[in-house]
Amino acid sequence: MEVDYIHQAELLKALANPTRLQIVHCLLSTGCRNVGCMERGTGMSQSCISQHLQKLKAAGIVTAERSGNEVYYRAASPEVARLVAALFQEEVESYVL
Amino acid sequence: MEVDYIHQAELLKALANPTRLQIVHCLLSTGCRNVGCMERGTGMSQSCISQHLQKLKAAGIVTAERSGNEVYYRAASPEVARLVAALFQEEVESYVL
DNA sequence: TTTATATATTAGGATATTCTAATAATACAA
DNA sequence: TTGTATTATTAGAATATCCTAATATATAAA
Repeated sequence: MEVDYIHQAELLKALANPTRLQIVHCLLSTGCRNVGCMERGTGMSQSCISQHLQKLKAAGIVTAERSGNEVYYRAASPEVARLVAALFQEEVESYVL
Repeated sequence: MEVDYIHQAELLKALANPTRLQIVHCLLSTGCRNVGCMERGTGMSQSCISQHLQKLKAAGIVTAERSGNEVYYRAASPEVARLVAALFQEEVESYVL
């Protein structure tokens, strides 16, 4: 029954921002994977998106993989997908992992 | 496909604090319903718990019902329960709604 | 009414978050 | 090398969050 509320709250906090939430949701629900795509989707600056992605990565929500001079991001785990699916009341099966 | 990221991020933000998360989890997983019980469970001050409860109420996460000079809090919806269950990887069926 | 118990509100300092602007780093192409 | 595209980092101002301390409110009991 021991639950780490501090750790789980940090996970939520990393998701608890409209831009970061949109980034992760797009990652899961569409093929949007690199910074440029996210810039266009959110209307935020490159620097801003990059900083948000570093936070998501630090929180273990996304992983990064460089390919040429682009970097491709993905959701880090099915647990993240299930959490996001519960939030938006969607089916995990509809997500691209 | 239109998603309100601002609204959903606010919901997450309201949950994204160790004390508030513990309050909501205890609400769902045990019979802990009033401020005094939460004070003992979290070790936080009465004022602090009360302020957190007002935030949770404002975010639509809990509801309050006065009975005598105590106030009983409950999770506001099954959606909240499903979100918390996904976070802790528990079964919603094990929760007390 | 007075007192006690339970909960809510307010004020304010310490700390954290979020954005923009500027700059750096990385990879590829000419 | 030089230039171009993509992504990362840093600095800093504006704003938000979180706690404590003090005070207020609500109900019940004496």
